[in-house]
Amino acid sequence: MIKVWLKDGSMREYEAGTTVAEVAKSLGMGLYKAACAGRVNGEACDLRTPLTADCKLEICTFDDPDGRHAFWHTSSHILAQAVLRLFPGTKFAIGPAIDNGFYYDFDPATPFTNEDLPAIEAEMKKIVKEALPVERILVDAAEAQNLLKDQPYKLELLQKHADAGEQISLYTQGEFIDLCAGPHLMDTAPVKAIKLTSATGAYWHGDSNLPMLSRIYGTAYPKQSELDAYLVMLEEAKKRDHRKLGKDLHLFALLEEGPGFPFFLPNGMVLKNELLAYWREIHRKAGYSEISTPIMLNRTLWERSGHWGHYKNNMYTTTIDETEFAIKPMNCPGSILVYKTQPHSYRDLPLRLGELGLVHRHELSGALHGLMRVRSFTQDDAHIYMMPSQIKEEIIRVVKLIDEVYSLFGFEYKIELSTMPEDHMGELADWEAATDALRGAMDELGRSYTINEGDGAFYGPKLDFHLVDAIGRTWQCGTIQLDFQLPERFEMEYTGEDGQKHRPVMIHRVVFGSVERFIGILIEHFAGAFPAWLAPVQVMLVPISEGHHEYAQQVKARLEAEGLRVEADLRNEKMGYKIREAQLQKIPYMLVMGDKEVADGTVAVRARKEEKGGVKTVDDFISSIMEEIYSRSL
RNA sequence: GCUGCUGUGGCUCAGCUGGUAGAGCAGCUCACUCGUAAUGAGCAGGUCGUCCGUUCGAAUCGGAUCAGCAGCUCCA
Repeated sequence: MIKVWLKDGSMREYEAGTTVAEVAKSLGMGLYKAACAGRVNGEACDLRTPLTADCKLEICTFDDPDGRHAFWHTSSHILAQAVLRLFPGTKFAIGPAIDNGFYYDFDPATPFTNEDLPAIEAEMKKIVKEALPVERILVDAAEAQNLLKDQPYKLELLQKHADAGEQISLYTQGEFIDLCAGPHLMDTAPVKAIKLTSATGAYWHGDSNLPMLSRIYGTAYPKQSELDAYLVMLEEAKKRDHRKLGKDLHLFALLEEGPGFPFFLPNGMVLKNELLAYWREIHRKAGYSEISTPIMLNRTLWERSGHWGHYKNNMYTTTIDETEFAIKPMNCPGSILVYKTQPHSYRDLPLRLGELGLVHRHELSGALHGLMRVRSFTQDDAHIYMMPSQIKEEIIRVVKLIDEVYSLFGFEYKIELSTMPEDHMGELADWEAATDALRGAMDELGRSYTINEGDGAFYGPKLDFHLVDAIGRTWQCGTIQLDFQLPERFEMEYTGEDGQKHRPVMIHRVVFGSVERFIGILIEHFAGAFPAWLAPVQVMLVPISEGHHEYAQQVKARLEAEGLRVEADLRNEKMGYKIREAQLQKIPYMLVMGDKEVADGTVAVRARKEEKGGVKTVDDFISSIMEEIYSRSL
């Protein structure tokens, strides 16, 4: 007998070899039916896994991430089975569960399109109705190769395990068999509500040199109502899409004449300038100086920096008077040239040079996405030059600065540490020291982070800060990159306390990342209803009829004298109409004025936040909104 | 760049199997002078992304190209 401790802290005894599913059954049919996977001593496992020793066991249902994972994994097998039934001879590759559902990659005779999805979905529903038992079989490599002999992609995946002499885990349901480590549901019945969302292309092994497969994405839930709720949530999120709001609110435009080169409209420019003013304020306080360097520099410089060798296919180049030039894809070389305009003492360090630099990168056309992924953008860049002994403290200061900015907007974010890529410059020892410094700073701050092996810049490892957009995609914004290479390449120096020349270390860092991308994220985060300090128009005046226009003009002048962004709607329209329009433009404050207000010298405040509304004197309104703007409250 | 899809007035969209374009909103004009999400009437606005082809005739069919969308790859 073995002892099994359950989630609620209770302990039960079972015979050794009892499976997770059997334990679930002993705890009640309800739990057995809802069970999707198990977790033994914190490790996810299949429902079929036998328990062989004393352990802690959790039964994972759809509400648990591991259970949901198994549920979607089985869903992906149902998808593959349905495709094989409808399109016999289709080769299939891999089909994992992902954050919000699952996908499966196929190699069909003709690529799937969205028109194929309803039929496949209907076939999946049949398979669910058939309630096929899902079974796991363990065989040796030769037998697995025989079972999957018509599936070249599977054979390729299998080879690694075959070479290692491992047993091969296969799952079957009805006539369908797949190479798979699991975990899976006990049968296909629980996958009640299915929605296939899209059919797209995807490279085999994610490698653009390999053939493109046909990928079908989908999601599934135990209940139709849960699926419906998810789809409604997606629809709601779409309304926040910054591309739509950018158009509706006249913030920016992307035109055919400049693919990937955003135009900022007057409203968007107000937003951008407010952000930049805030950025300058906090950077001044944090001890940064601001510089500005040319947008185009000669080839010799880019060769020296290494960009010509490592980044050339992303750079816009041109020849002037027989000299080759490149438009800057990064600001660092310019900043280094500024550093080198005069000799430096250790007393100058750390030297923090900030630059709101416009960079251009020739991204692949298919990668462009609204303001999130563009070909020209403003980096809120800064380069910090310091002694090696100052590294950790500087990194900590930057992390704190980034946290301060993101907190101001109420963002949640994730941190990733990226290590040395294959295409890199410099010595292994330097890379290790730099990576250790980043890790050490994170540990000292007690921040959690994930590691991205081989994803660093070619000149150094980095910490990336990721923000989430309206539909759950994450975008890299802030980054802190440590660099021992460029100071070497540019032979940078400072004079130490000992009177000797020493080489500084540099940090590249951005907080917003790309000002454009950050604005895109802000638009979605606030659904276009910006806090008053950022709102392109802060106050809309709504006189009820023509007789109140003169008063409106007077109020407007008083608000403008305070520096507020005010507009008066003097059109010959009804009040309700003007209110509707101001509402759609998400203007934080409307001041309605009719006979009563004119007589009393007041305004009727209609605020986005109800508690800020009511009839007020103009002075009271001014002091309240000024306080809100000054504190940059949300 | 790759796979699939889309491209009609400023915006949102209609236009079936080919017979030389339609609506609502926005805009302009006029009337109404109005108390918290659309007052009414009238006017104006498009060579249907671009180029080539098929046809007596193309927004509708074919090809190329540009741009966009979803995804892959890449990245701030």
